[in-house]
Amino acid sequence: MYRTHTCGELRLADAGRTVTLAGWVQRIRKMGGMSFIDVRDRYGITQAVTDDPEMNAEVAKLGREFVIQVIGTVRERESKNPKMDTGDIEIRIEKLNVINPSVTPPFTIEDVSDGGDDLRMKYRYLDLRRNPLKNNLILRHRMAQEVRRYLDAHDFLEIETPFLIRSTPEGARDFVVPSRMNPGEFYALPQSPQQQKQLLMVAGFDRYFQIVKCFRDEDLRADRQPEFTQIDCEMSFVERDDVLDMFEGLMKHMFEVILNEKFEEPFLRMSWNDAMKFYGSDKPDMRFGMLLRDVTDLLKGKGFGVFDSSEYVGGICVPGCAGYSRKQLDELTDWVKRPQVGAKGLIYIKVEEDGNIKSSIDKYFSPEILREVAGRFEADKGDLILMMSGIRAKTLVSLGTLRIEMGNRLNLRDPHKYCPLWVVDFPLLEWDDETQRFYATHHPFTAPSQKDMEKFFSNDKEQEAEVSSDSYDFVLNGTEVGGGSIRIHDARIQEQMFKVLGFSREDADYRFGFLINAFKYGAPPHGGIAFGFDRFCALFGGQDTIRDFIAFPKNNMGRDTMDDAPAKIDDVQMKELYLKSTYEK
RNA sequence: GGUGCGGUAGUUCAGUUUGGUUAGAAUGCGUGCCUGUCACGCACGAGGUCACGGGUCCGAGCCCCGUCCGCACCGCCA
Repeated sequence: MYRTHTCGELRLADAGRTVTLAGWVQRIRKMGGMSFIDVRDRYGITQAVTDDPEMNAEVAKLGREFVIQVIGTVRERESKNPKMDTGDIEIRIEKLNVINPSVTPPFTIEDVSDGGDDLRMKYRYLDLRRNPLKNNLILRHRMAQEVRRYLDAHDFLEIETPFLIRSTPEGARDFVVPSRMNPGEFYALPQSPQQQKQLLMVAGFDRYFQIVKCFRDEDLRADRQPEFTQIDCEMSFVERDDVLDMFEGLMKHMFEVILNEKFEEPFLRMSWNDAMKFYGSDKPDMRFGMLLRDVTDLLKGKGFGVFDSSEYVGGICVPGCAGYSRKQLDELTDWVKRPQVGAKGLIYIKVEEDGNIKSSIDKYFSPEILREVAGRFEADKGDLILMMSGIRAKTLVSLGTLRIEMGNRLNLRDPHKYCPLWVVDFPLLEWDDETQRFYATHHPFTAPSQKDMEKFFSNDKEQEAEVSSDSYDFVLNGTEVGGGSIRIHDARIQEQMFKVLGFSREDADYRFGFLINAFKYGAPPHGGIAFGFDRFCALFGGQDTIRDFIAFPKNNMGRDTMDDAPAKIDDVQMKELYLKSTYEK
């Protein structure tokens, strides 16, 4: 038997027992006549001690991360360590076995490691020995279990769908798998099991879910991996609010069980239009105010050329920042002018502590007008109003980005405060100038809003652009955690959808024929949602990056630095797959 | 595809502004001392292709050009 106990469980009550522990050497402290070993496993750290000269010599041979076995007696410590769960006791070593030695690890295996991201990624199996990462994966496990418990209790069936499917070119790039038995043909890995789960609804499975890997061949970010995990769900015989209510329940369950946070009130529901108008984002961070205000009517047409030529003038009111120096404002102006934000410039109005108003545009506007603008922002003394102007849609987004930045600078984005939100009524369609056609904002099976059906069937581009959809996103602290929609189950609406998107019947059949065909056999009304499980875990763990909630993530370039995938395959494999050669970049 | 920041002991970084003798610190590692440590302490020691290639210069870790790699972001992500 390798061990009788784990390194996290022995307490004062166990004193006197003879035990066997097994684990990794966290640290050795040699004090001349006596030695201490901190033995670590998944469950904790227990101190082993000896003052025997022979045993001291044995201990001296150990190194960090050796796997050892300690047989000895539990005893009360002479000097206790209240910081450790096992800090009241220690093991007096009677026998010490080296199960497996270790080379010196390239970084310290401690809560705050000295290793950089790159190095820790390369030695991920060592990094995972550290508490922060270990605890993240434990959190992830608990969350997955709770999701299953809740959905199972609500009659959802977990059904697996295939990973090798047909490529559907709308949307993200597919990862592609060549078929050996079908020369020149390829599978795609699912970007999500969208069609399959809708087919499960046709099959009558009513309530389906799956915690499932999805694959998208797009550039990575701190919160985007090429393979990621979704909580994928679909329900039949539901309208939008049925879906929202069900999954609001799931979210509340998760908050309560995992974070001990109770939400008595229903989650806020906000239209996409309002989200853009007041937050400059389709995923507003509701942890702080600083709402966008439209002041076009007050400032346009008053003789200031920049505003007169703008579709929109608006801004945010930053509390307590009227004291910003010229240098700070210049720096902020440079910041918003970066291509990532894309603003032309930044105009400020300071409402100073004495009530005076100072502005970069006070040459052009009377104090009365500026005071009226400040009133629109409900600015208090000491506040700083930051404004931009330009094309409405673009300026709103730039202001939204600025709002988040100011929220960061003022520490208004506490990672342990949670403000959930449903954003609803997204536009059904997005016009793409380059290809001169509409794309589905969500996907081509999303149902148009009932109220916009007339516009949807108008065959008029301007009216079509205004159609909203029966879709929804679950937003938590400025992050899109989930999204879904009510699907089209009416063949007539689906046909119109393909028409609006510019697909011929042949196109549609080629891409989605199996789904269209299935819908002829009695498709129930249905809708669903999918949550980004990695992001969900990261948010519950109070962090921005999903990488530390995935056991073996990829780096910025989609590379696994541990096994160095992707890699070339040999000519035999290439030939079997009927692949000729790679294109050199 | 683009923008920004970075690459110097095993590791994390300083040194680059103003080019100049032998490139530093901390930590880790090794050796010795130390009987109550738990961020142990003290002493000594080893440890460097300054990412790579080219250029400027009497002289380059430092300046210039290119490449590679990492991170964050924009585009992209139905």
